[in-house]
Amino acid sequence: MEGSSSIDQESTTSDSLSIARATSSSTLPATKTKSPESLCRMGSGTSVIIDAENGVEAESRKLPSSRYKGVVPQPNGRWGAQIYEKHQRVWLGTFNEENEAARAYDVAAQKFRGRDAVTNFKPLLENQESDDMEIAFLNSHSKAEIVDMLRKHTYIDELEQSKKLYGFTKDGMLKRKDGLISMSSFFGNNIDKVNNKAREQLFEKAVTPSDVGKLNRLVIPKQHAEKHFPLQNGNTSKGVLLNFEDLNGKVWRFRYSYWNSSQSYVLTKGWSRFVKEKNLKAGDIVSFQRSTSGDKQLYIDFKARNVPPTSTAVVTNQVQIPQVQMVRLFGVNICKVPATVSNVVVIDNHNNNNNNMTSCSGGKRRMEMELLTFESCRKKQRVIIDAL
DNA sequence: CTATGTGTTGAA
DNA sequence: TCAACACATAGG
Repeated sequence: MEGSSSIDQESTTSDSLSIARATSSSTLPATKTKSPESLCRMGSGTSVIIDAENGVEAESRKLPSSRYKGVVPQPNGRWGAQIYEKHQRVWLGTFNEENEAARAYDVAAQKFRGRDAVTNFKPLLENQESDDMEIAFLNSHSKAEIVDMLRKHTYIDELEQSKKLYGFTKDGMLKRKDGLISMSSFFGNNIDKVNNKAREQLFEKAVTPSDVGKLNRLVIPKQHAEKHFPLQNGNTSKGVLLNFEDLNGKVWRFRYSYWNSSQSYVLTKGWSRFVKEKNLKAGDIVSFQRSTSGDKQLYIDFKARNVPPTSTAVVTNQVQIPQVQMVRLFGVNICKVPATVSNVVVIDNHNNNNNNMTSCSGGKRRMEMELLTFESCRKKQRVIIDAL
């Protein structure tokens, strides 16, 4: 699906090639000029393809292993890219060409492990400008965003677009050429992204029971839909995919379309997942924002129905732990510890850790673990509220 | 139905 | 950390 053009580059950006050469994907066992690498890999595996000068190719329904790091074969002949971090695999997508997957890995490696990362191609050739641009680009996006771009095969495009739009200054800052906006510190993690990036509030909606029910869709009030998410005629029926980033840096992708039957605009595919993960309940408020800068990044967040009863002694019939009130205000978890330490307000900064893995479909475990404490805390709070 | 990418394992 | 492998399941 898709792909092609984009990542295929490795030539577009001036040099960069070097090692890349040779490649030409698949097959070339015979002429193994490259020597060392060819016979590597197959790790735990087994059989391997007994090279075989001639066509015999040793059968073995084993998939052909890749000579590239982070690249794994897919049953359909395509190639997957993955990188590991914190004992977890981060899937980088699937690609038609082995070297595309390898490039995707390289990009991720740069993002995840820094410039010294071992990569398939780029030894980070000092191509100055262009390379600096890419580094700046990587630094100005969260890991989740980069991963998402890789999976969608839009990394190259976005990088190129960024190069056009931004200038690069030696102090490691990305700066718009028009001088209007400047952000993203060099090694800036997404604190920048998450907290500092200028964004405008588009609208909010208190979700209805059906919005969080089994219909798996969110109705967007027509006025807001037409104002902020206009659909081109051709797309009304089929809809479009919109990416929204939450305050954890996680990117949520929803199908957005217009339903003639109900004459309403809706978010469909992907929405139920959001509801589930955020534990949205009827009455909760979802908020949509958009970056005011050039990228027009969309954001989504939510807040619980009504702010938990602050003053009124929260029912603690259950001898719970010290009653800690937790309010999640658009991504920032705020704990208010009643007595003891008087009014200490703790702001949860867990989302400043530059991580934010997990993209749409899976791998949520890790995120869940990280958020567990706070989420569970919040849920407990909600339970209490609902019990009232 | 197929392709994706997750669960899992053994090796390093 | 890593890739191999099996296969659940997302997605069309």
